[in-house]
Amino acid sequence: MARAGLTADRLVQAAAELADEIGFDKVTVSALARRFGVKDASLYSHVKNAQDLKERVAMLALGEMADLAADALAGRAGKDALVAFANTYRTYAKLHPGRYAAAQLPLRPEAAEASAARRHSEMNRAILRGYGLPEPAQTDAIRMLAGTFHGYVTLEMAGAFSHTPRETSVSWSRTLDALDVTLRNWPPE
Amino acid sequence: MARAGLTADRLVQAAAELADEIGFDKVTVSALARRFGVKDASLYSHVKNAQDLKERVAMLALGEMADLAADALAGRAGKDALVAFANTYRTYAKLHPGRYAAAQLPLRPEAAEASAARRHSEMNRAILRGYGLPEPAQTDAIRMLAGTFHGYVTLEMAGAFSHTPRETSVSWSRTLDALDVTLRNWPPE
DNA sequence: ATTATTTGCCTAATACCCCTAGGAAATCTA
DNA sequence: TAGATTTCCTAGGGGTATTAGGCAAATAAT
Repeated sequence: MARAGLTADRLVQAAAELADEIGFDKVTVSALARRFGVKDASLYSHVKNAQDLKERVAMLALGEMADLAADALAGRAGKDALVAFANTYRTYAKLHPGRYAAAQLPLRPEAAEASAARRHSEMNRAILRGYGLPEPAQTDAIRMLAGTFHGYVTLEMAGAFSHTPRETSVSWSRTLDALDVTLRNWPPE
Repeated sequence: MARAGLTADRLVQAAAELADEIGFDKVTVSALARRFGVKDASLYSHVKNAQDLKERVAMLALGEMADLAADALAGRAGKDALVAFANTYRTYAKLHPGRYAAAQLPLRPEAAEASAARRHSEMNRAILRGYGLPEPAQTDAIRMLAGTFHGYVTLEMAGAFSHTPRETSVSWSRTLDALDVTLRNWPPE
């Protein structure tokens, strides 16, 4: 009997694809095993359990997003960088909704440490540097930025904006314009 | 044999409490049945299925938040209204994390119609009126507001801000200050 | 090339969870 | 109080997560 050639990496990769196809919450050990034409139990030699599998998908997504964002950021500064960075996330979410959802998974502290989370916040800070905000305003602004990007993309994907005719991409651009203005006029105190 | 006195409302109420205690994703028909000392099958006379139960919790949460927001908004305008409104959501999320998560559940169009979703966007618009933004800027601003509130609260709850010592409540206040500035200086075009 | 060893996948079994069908008892109605 | 209704139960089918233990295939050692 020929083997299926499973490895942890191939499982995670396939799970990520599955997530984009059917939704991250529907990614299950069984479904993944089915996709490989293999019994459920066979996956447990490569992956600790379902939680572990999901965390690995999350880390894959975080890494991919960090890579893309780093590329987008290269050679840009100021509003240019802000827009490029923001669009990276939004585009990734549209292209890979399952992976994006995975990236939202609350990671255990240890897993978070091993993830690309740090790179993300580094990049956030790099963008902010262009605006010359002193600490602690910088931290406040980073949190606002992260929240706005994430919230907008999440709500848009959930269809929360679909009741109003206005093109969501346009609102997104205006939101980025507004954020740029905000950062340039960050309130003192 | 005495009856447990189940009704759809009591089930939904209990499910909401359960969600706040153990997390919305862990709310299950079985767990709920256990809480009432009843067999799983008994719940199906009151609730169509697990999905239905979850949707009802979502609608309960949306309604509660709308009520609270409406109260908070009463008699306020401008930045005052903005802050009161935003704090309603954030406070609710902290007090009722499970319900807040439930409110994020993508509802089927029909369920969404019956929900308090419309009240929420009405209130968003009411706040914006104070800033005198013309359409379509108003729609763009609403989307930005909703995204920022939701994103910030979600990330904060997920612990995404806990690696930096700065108090998240302070960053939240500064974010609201910044939003106020943004709305007063909404970029033209 | 034959053993020995590791590794990959399987069978079997347990424990939950979701849900349907049909029955009996508690409660309401006439 | 007889009948109708509602509430909850038993039984049972199907899906997912996970562990334990076994055989066979790929790999390493002799």
